[in-house]
Amino acid sequence: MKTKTKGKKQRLTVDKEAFSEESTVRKKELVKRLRCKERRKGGSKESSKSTAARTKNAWSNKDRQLRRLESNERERQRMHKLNNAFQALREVIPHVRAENKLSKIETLTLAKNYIKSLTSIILNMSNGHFPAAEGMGGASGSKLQQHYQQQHGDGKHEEHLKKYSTQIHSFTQNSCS
DNA sequence: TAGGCCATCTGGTCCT
DNA sequence: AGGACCAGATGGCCTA
Repeated sequence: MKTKTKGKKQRLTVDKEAFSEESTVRKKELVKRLRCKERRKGGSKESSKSTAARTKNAWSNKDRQLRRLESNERERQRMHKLNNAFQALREVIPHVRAENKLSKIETLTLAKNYIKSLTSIILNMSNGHFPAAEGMGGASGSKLQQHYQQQHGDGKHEEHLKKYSTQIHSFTQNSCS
């Protein structure tokens, strides 16, 4: 695991500040990027435009650029939300210190195994019997067990626990190096 | 320097 | 129609 102490990236992008700034600066920047993009494409795939794309062609350049900037901003916000969700997930996975930030793939993998191990612990402790759930019709416990068995079959509880603790161990080891 | 991870842009498609 | 979602491309930063 790598320790990530990234500073602010110097990106050639339209960030929030730039977006809120005077439109001339924004437009210049956008035009520059669009030209750059055109060069990259080199007129590769000019065919198969959707109806939506054709409609958009009818728009003025100015409108198109504006719409592009707006959807870029929305996409940025969406990705920020996604990243916040990842961060929230990192924070509920135990034994991982904040300064050793898990990558996204590590976060997902660890979370998956954490859930599996918690499920197995619950089933181990209760033997599939959930007194608390019975007041509510008793469905929750049996559903949990049913789902767990469908996913993993029987007798894998300890395997999951072992897998999870091994993974935790390896992440913390790597991040300490 | 290569490779991993990430943010951002972009255009296509899906959904409301 | 317009926003959300997705995946590919690109380029920056960091570590081994």
